[in-house]
Parts: sequence; C-alpha cells; structure tokens
Amino acid sequence: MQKHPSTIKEIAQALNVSVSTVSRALHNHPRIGLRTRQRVQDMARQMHYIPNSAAQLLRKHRTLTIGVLLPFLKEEFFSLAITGIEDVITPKDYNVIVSQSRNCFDREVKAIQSFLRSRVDGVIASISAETTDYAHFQKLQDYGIPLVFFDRVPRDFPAHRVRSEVVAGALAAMHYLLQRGFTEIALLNGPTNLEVSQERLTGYQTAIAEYKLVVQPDFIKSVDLSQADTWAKMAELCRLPNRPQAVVAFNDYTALHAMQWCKQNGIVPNQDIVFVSFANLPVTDFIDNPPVASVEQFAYQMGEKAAELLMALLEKEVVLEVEPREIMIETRLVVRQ
Amino acid sequence: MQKHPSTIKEIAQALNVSVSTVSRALHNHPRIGLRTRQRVQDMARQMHYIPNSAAQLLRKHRTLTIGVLLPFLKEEFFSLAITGIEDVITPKDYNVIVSQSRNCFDREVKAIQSFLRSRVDGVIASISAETTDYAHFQKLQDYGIPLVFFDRVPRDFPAHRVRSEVVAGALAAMHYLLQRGFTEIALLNGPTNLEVSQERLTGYQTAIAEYKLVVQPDFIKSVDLSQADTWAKMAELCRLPNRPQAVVAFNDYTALHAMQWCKQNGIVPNQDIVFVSFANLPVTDFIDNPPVASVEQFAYQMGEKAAELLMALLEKEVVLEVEPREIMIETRLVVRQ
DNA sequence: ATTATCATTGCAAACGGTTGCGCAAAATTT
DNA sequence: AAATTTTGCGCAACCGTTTGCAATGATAAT
Repeated sequence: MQKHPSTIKEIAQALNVSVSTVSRALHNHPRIGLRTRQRVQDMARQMHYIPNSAAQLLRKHRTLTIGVLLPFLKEEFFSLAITGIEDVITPKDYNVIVSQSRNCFDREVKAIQSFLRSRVDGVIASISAETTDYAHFQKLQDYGIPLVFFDRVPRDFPAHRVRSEVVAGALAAMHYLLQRGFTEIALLNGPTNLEVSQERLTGYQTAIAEYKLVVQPDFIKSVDLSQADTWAKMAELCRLPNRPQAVVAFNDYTALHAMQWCKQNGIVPNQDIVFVSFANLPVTDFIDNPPVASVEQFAYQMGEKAAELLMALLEKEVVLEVEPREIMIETRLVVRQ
Repeated sequence: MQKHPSTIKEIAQALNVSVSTVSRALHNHPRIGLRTRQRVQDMARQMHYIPNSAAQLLRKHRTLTIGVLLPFLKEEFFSLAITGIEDVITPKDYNVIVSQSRNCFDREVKAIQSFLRSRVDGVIASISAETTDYAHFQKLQDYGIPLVFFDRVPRDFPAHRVRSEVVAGALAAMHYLLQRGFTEIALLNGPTNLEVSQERLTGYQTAIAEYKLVVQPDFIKSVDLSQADTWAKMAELCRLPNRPQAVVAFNDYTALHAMQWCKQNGIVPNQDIVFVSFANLPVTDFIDNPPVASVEQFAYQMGEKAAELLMALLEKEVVLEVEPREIMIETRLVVRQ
C-alpha cells in the first residue's frame, strides 16, 4: 500500500475514464451508466480510496465539522452533553472538534479563532465563567456561522440557545427546603455573567417572597466555580451570626466542594447544613451522602437539542435572519431516599 | 462584514499585487520587500483575513489536526488525558478531534475512518474493551499516519505506546493488602484483550507467589467495564464459599460499581471487603468511603507524553521504520488516611 | 557603456475534488 | 428515414493556497 490514499484522478487513470465520471459515479449520479458506476466503485474500493474532505470543502464550502466549546470536559455534565451532540451529528456525517475554555476567557477566544481557521460549519458553545465580552462570538455571526449556546448561555448577547428551566428548578429546590421548614437558606450561586446564575437567583428570591420571608443579602454568594472560591464562600457563610441551615448550590461540583469544606470544618453535611444542588450527575450515585436533592438538568438531552437546532440551521442554505430561537429543557427535582 | 472570510486573492486585488506576493508576505518570506510586507499584513488585518486550513492542507498535505480516540469522555481519566494532549499540541497550533468508542468496536472503526477522511496528521488512541481486531489501526499505519496508543494499548499489535507501570502498581497494591494480612484477595480485572489487564494479572500472580500463597482461579474475574457486569462478577465472588476479604479493582469506576453492589447487598465496603483500585481519580475525593488505596496513574501526564511522542513522530518528515517506542509512566500507590 | 548581480515581484501549475455545459451515440418519436 | 429526445460521458473552470521558476528593474562590477 502507498503512503497517500489514492485520488479520484488515479482511479480515473486506472479505468481510463475522466475524473468527472469518477466523481459522479462515486456519488451515484443518475447520469452515469450503471456499468461504469459499478466499475468505478469497485475500483475505488480496491484502491482503498478515501475522499479528501479538505478538497471537498474547497468546492462545497462546508467541512461537515462543528466546533464545540465548553468549560471543562472533566465535568460530567459537559461530557454527557458532548455525547448527546455526537449522537445527533455523527449519523449526518458531521464531525466535532472540541475545545475546553477551562473557564478562561483567553482560551475561549483562541478556541473560536481556531474554529474559524478550520472553517467549521457551526458552533455549539457553553461560555466560560469569565466571559463578558462577546466579540469573538459576534465574529462567528458576522461570517454567517450558525452558533448555538447551551446551558451556560450569555446574558446580554442575542443568539440561539438551549437552556434548562432553571427558574422552575430553583423554585422547586427552594420549595422543597422551605416545606421542610428551613428559613435560613443560602444560595451558593455561579458567576453573575451567566444567565443560569441569574435564573437561580430569581427562583431563590421568588420562593422566599412566596413564603413571606425576607431575602438576606449575606446569604447570596457568587463563586467562580473553583474549589478554592467555593471554600472561601462557605467559610464566609458559616462565619455569619445566623449560619444558614441549608444551601442551594450552583451545581453538583459546587455542592461537593462545599460539603468537603464542611467536613473539614466539623460541620456534618446534610445534617448541620442541608445541601441541594443542580445537575444530578451520575457521579453522585457513588457518593454516600450526596446532596439531599438535586435539580436534574438532562445534560445529554441538552446536547441533543443544541445539535438538532444547529443541524436545522445548517440545513437551510440561507440562514435567514430569524430571531434567535430558545429551546427550553425541563428540569426535575430529584429527592434522594 | 461579508459572509465569507476574505481570501488572499481579495487582498491581492485590493493592493494590486499578485496572490503569490500576498501569500509570501503573510508568511514573512524574506524575498518580499519590507514595505509590501507591511502593506499586505495591514490589509489582511483590516479585511479580517483568516487563512483557510483546508486550502493549505491541499498544498501542504498536513491538517494540523490529530484524532484522539478513547472509550469514554465521561471517565475522568480520559478527559484528564485529553487535557494533557491539548496542552502539548495547542501551542504548536494543532487541533484535536475526539471520538468516543464507548467501548464498542464498530464505533471505534467508524471513528478511525472518519479520521482518515479528515486526513488527520496523527492519531492517539486508547482501545475499546471489545477490540481484538486491529485492521483499522493497521490502515492508519499503511497510510503512514503516526499512531500512538496510550493506557489501553493492544496486546498483540506493534505500535508506539504510552503505558503506566501497571505491573509495579499491581504489585504495590497486592503488597499493601498482603502486608495487612489478607490472604483471600480477588482481582476484578478488565477485558483480557487489554495489555493493562494482563499486567494487573501478572502483578497479582507474582505477589501471591512471593507470599507463597496459591492463586485461586475463582478469585480472578474479567469484567467488560460495564456496571452490570461488575455487579454480576461481584455477585459471583460473594457467592463463593470462601468470600474474598479484599478486592483489587481494574479502576476506580469498577471499584465504585463493586462497592455499590456491596452496599445494596448488605456488605460494608472496606470493612467486610477491602477495596483497592487503579487510577486515583479526582472524583474519589468527593467520596466518603473510597477504596482504601488506589494506584495513581497520572492521566494528564499520559496524555502529555502520548502527545509529545506523536509530535516527535510528526516532526521527522520521513517516518523511518523505527521499532515502536514504548514510554512508561510511573505509578504510585496512594493509601488513604 | 556593458554585463553580472541582486532584490522584488508575478506567472502558472499544482493540491483533490465538484459541477455546468457541451457533445456524441443510442433510443425514441413522428 | 429524419427529427427529436434521452443517455452517458468528457472538458474545463473553480475552490484558496503554496511554490518553483521566470521576469523585471535597480544596483554594482568591469
């Protein structure tokens, strides 16, 4: 076998036909005779022909590749989402190229630039904890590259988005705690630039108002999603004269970090302080004393929906200037035991 | 701004020079005058020029893209490895396209085919639990595409590989248990097609021999790495007349699955049956009662080393027919508390 | 003044495909 | 039997870049 995969030109020579005939035969073009078509396809197989995507792009202006940008692959939420995306696009012969921002703005920008260079057909993104400037995403739009945000969608940037019903989820979480009789509930929220943080806050505040209680500003903390910051904010909470009885955490990792801190500081999680979180990731199955309840967010489905929306956008040749679509994924409070 | 990123041809027109001049100017070719070079680069910036990688590939026969194939992204071991890979290749302007086999042979083959179509420059792979046929990998080799296996390397297929010192790790794990006085130790091993399984077995057997004990075949189980199978094999182990006092598990997930089964069947993990595992993943930090010891495998470093080796292979124009290189990564037994 | 040298730049052919159009032969219609 | 349609295939341009080679004008050497 040779170093380079064979080309249609080589197939053409071997069969003594033109390259255009080979190209058409391989695509089952109806104007090519059945006989020739067979001969070409046989020869292609025999010569181990593999189409060169790059060459195809050059003519067709599509790479059959989409870029996926997300904060951390190691967070199960995102790897599940990727799987959802894969399952939608692979059957359509698309490929995905992933990049992690690791919650760092610069890396995010670099990733988008790289997507641009490889001329991805579309992008699915979940923004970093630091992102407040959206010029890099704007650039995608300017070039007409469809963009779908999921989960960590930006607050002030209009674009297609797939979100979960966080407000409802936060409400459910709060109702659960309030019904259990807790009144001192803290919110260990995420970065304020994320809409999903804002929504948690809304749900939190609404529920407190419903119960005619008063929101205590000290109980609302915003963490940058690092372990260190979560620990710091937990310390602040526990230093308050009225220590919270319960904590609603931004996600499972935040909750687990917070619970870690508790254990290291003589506070028994879910006993001294009750934890409720978002995401309900499979990893929590392994944990003996997980948050007592978690708002399931269906990561896989979010990935699926985001990919489906993107595929739909790619389908229509001209991306007509539709207003950004928003797809909501239900959430569900899962109470353990 | 326009729909398509501008091309060097457009830049050439705008400046009334030839495309070759533009191309050279952008690459700081010494034969282009300083003045022209400046004008071109300024104009390129102004017109938001982004090189088209596909077009470059066509000429240069390289995509600056590598394919990474692994079983599951959601397993922290692999997402850490990816991060290691990224950190090595991104500075060199390479991109990674990932595919999950999900331990399924067909998916693995499809992924490689897709890599081939996109003409990746190289491939880093960790094989699926099902893989015993290596024709798809052979194909890569035939086309001269460098291939580096890591962690889950095939047993009977010669290729570059990055492995950890599993035998030593298994020995350490066994020594730990034997020294604690256990004699009835089971091995909850992985699929036999994986070299890493074989190595665990070797370490296991060696240690038992060292202690003048006799290997009990019933104590050696091979699981397909699914939760269901792990549960089944644990059930078998516990049904034995002489139930094992300790279990060495293939990796953290296997251990956690096994411990789950124990809890559901009235057996207290690490008390009735002591668990030792491989990998020592960060997730285990969140677990109250993790395996008492774990053989740290340095996933990130494995990714790094694999990427470095691949880069080295890509560097040398002609991939001379060197014998497959093998890089060993140390392991270290971490005993908790 | 003539020639050799050098610094710049352009021409044109790739790279591997796709596709509109044209043309001949075969099949069909009148 | 002539006119028309259908069928099957090739020609050639093009996608965006790179690059060997030739061409140009300016400068230096003779």
